[in-house]
Amino acid sequence: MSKLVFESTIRGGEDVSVLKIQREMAEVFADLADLFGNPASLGSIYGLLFASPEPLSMEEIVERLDISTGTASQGLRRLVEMQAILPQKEDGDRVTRYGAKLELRPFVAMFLNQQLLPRLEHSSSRIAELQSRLADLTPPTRRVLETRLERASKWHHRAKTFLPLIRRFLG
Amino acid sequence: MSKLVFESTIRGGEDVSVLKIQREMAEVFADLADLFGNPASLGSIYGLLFASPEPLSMEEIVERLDISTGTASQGLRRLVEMQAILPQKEDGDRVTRYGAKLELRPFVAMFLNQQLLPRLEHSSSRIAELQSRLADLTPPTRRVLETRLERASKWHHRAKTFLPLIRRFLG
DNA sequence: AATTCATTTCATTTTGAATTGAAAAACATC
DNA sequence: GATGTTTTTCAATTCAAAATGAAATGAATT
Repeated sequence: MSKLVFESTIRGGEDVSVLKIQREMAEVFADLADLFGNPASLGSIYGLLFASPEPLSMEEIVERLDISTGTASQGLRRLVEMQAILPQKEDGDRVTRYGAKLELRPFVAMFLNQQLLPRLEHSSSRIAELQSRLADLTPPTRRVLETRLERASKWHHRAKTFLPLIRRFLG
Repeated sequence: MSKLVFESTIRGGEDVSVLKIQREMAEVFADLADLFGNPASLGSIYGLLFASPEPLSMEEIVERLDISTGTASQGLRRLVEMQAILPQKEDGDRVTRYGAKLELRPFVAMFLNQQLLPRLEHSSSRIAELQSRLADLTPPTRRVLETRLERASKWHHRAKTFLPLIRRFLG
């Protein structure tokens, strides 16, 4: 029995159960990434690093997740950009290793600032532009659309004032 | 000049500027739908109805948005399901006509209840399951993963307690 | 400066979600 | 119940986004 534990525990300096957990965390984060409109591979990589006590090299990531070097390279780049992971090159080290930052903030900020806000701004201004064109319309239609566009405009305003709140709460 | 206004105003009982505005509202809502992981066509349809004083038949929707009957049929079904639009069949009427409901709530509720919550629940429980497996691990690794999974678990908890707040604020 | 290994780039391929459209079904009308 | 019309269904297609992997680049080492 202790033999069994031993066998299932050590494998190339790594614990087999840890590898399983890491792969599952990769899946969990892949789902979450997808939920927020990001490629699942981004999530996988982050999840793996999140569940890895030591930082990992790209090669290790590639083999543990069974993804291509291209996907890994681009995914790592984006994660570094969004400050979700930290690249670290020890002095005598040939490779760069990546460690997960453990805060939510990068993700929340990324989602709010890069996805939500710009698109809300955009549709906001399109609606405003449409409102300025209502004057041309015949009265009965005009009145209906005035109230409706006004309503849509208020939604946007509310949503935008709500964003900082989310950031403060989750970030 | 009044001739110009007249010409650009009446066309088959409909105002040409209204059609343009409707098409643009369809685009605006298509973007928003996409943002929340829904097919853009859903948004288009809703946007058109939102900007239409009178309810529209499927046929009218198909031709104004230039989409297929299949897309229209399925999109209408989903919008009715999520209570974003209202089907109405007048007594002497051959076709069903659809009118937009003007509240945000259906969308917010749909997104929160059908997309966010279930997936948060799912990853939550996967993480909980992983936590129960940590006991097998060798101590140093175990301690690290304990704190990290605990952290991920707290994120989920926070996010879940946050949802009702969003609903109340936007819904 | 030549070699080796890590990383990036990017043209191609894969994948999967959304859309199409034709056929079937449902529905209304005579 | 036969006819004409609207709506649904679903196999096939389309298409954009993601993934691949081989070649180019870059960096360290001898």
